[in-house]
Amino acid sequence: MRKKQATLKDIAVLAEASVATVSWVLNGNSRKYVSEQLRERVLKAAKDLNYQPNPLAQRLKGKSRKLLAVVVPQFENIFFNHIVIGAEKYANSQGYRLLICSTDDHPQKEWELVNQLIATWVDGILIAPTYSGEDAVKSILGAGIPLVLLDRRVGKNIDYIGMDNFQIAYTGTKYLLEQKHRRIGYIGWESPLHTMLARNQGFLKAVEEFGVSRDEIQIRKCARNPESSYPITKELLADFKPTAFYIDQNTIADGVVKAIRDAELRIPEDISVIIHGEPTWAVMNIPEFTCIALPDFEIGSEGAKLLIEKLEGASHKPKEIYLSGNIVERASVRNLN
Amino acid sequence: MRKKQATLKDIAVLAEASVATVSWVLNGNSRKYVSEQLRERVLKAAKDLNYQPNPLAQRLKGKSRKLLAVVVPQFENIFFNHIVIGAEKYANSQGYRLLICSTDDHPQKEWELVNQLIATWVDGILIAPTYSGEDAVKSILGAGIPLVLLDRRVGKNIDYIGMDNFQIAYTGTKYLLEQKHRRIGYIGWESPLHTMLARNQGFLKAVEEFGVSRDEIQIRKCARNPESSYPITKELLADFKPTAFYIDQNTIADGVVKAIRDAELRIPEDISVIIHGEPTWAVMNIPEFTCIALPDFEIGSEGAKLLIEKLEGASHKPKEIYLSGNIVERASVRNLN
DNA sequence: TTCATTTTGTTAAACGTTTTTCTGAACAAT
DNA sequence: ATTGTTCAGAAAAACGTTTAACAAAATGAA
Repeated sequence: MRKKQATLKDIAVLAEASVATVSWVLNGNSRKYVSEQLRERVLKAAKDLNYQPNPLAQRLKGKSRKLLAVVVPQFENIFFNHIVIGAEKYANSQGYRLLICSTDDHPQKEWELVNQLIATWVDGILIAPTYSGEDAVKSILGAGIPLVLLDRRVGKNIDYIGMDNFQIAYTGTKYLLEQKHRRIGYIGWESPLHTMLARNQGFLKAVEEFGVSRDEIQIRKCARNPESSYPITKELLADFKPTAFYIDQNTIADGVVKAIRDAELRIPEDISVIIHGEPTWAVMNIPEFTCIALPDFEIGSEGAKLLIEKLEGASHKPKEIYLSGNIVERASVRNLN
Repeated sequence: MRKKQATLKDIAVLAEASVATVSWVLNGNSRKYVSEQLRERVLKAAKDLNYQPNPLAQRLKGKSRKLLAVVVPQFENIFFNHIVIGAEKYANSQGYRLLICSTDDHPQKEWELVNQLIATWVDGILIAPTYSGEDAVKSILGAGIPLVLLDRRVGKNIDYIGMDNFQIAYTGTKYLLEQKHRRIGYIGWESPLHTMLARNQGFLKAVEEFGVSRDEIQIRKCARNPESSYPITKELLADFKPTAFYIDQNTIADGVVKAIRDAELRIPEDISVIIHGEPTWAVMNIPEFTCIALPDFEIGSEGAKLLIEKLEGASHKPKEIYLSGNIVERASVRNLN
């Protein structure tokens, strides 16, 4: 059974004061008059009893609990792992705790989770919603809980921190084109998320700008796992024979690489590869992979920052912030010039 | 500002009953008599108002909140990442939420964190303590909060789920020895943790059993990061010229591998490598690495299971459970027979 | 009929806080 | 002497629950 913690009442008895006065003294900030001696007595008693305020009772009376929640689709994915770490670091530095939950990208689980979170009376929520996360978001908003969207935008006029997927894909593709690659295979995650569509469009924009015809490129989609990217890569390799791949997800990159290896092609001599995001093995591979590093930690920390500002400060208009990525040039793209 | 949720009182008004009766009805389990009609009225009103009980008020009255905390040294480390995932999956399946915190292996941060967690009134704590985590653990125990230790044991008679590091290292080393390796370099994390000492001893036990003399092996320790393992590997390579490495941490393995590569040695032709734990790149490398897979997910899920049992069921004697690992034979160890 | 028991429901106290309101002083100004 | 102001502190209500204790019917047994 849980041991009893010292309460205001205990202090009041020990210091021979009323509960109210003890509360006044301990909360300091107020402008109530308390004599020096009594104040000291209370402070001493509180120390002697090792008093810790009960945050539940405080929250019941309307005080903030300094408890935030962050909801992501998966822990395993290094991208979201970094988001969580970024958010945790910043939140902790401000004295907030973080409740971390994963939805497995299941709208149903997301819905249940979010409602439990609302009932848990967290102070604010950071969420990377599923593709049909509108209901969950509405639910949060309906409960009047401050919210910041991470990575995935949903609805209008809601604070959002993400990245400029269009620009990032555009830049990455341009990099490939500048190395004179023309037959490019785009392998991506089949998903209705706007982030994925933006990557597609960024890719197409670059291709178009370089005057490459549509039958010199091929776009293929698969589920977000290596087992799924493997076969379509094999197909593409056999039928289309690209000189380079643009991979739009770190989670499918290993399937692509394995398929290339199994086809006994060398990277980058026979085929070049650039990855949108950085799998953990990017620098362990031979050759090291050229990637587009994403601002994952920043999405987390900036998200937490924005949320805490909302909680503590003057309310501002909803912001939508798009961070950019940058190409980390390594050795998996061959220059055909 | 947070919107008001429907309360028992609201239901009472709507259903024309007293707050107490509403509570009786909604908590069902009790043996109070309530007429069918009134029960229906209450249930309907609750539904109409979309009533959600306020867990803070419930907890204040002594009810469980179904909120657990898990404290790990780092999120980044795949080993702990998997522990967290395992714990989260099990806890969620039982309707519990998980508060996840990282200590960065700093005893000071751990201490503060744990005290905040106690004050937050979580129902139970899963913790992989730092090497000097005794105080933190005592603090939790002192507050009477159910606790399960993960991976790292501290104190006596406390529930613990970890693995048999001795046996695992023994088995892994034996594997090397059976492939006729004799000059073996052991590269490990310099830490006073019992888990690390056990790995050392398991290694030495196997070496001894095979009658290998102490100057045929070398043990080196470093900080838990690749930058630190890199130079000592280089040294060992130059001075000692081992035929195989036993690496006792996934987090230092990449430094070792890089050093081997930079010395222009091939794995496994020139030197063999076995890793205690599985870095994410183990199967992406050429050759794929032979590893000893650790029961990381299981530690998390079994830990959560044990904790929840303690919370809900009859109290049992403290258990200490040691899970075993298993060798995943891949291609980084050469057979010298 | 009378008393005990069962059924149905209400009152009120409690959990640990915060905060409004109230009660007295002490002191000064009229 | 009366009124007003400033200080110092306490009492009490409130947050949303749970639950022990009570009250009043309805039912049954003697």
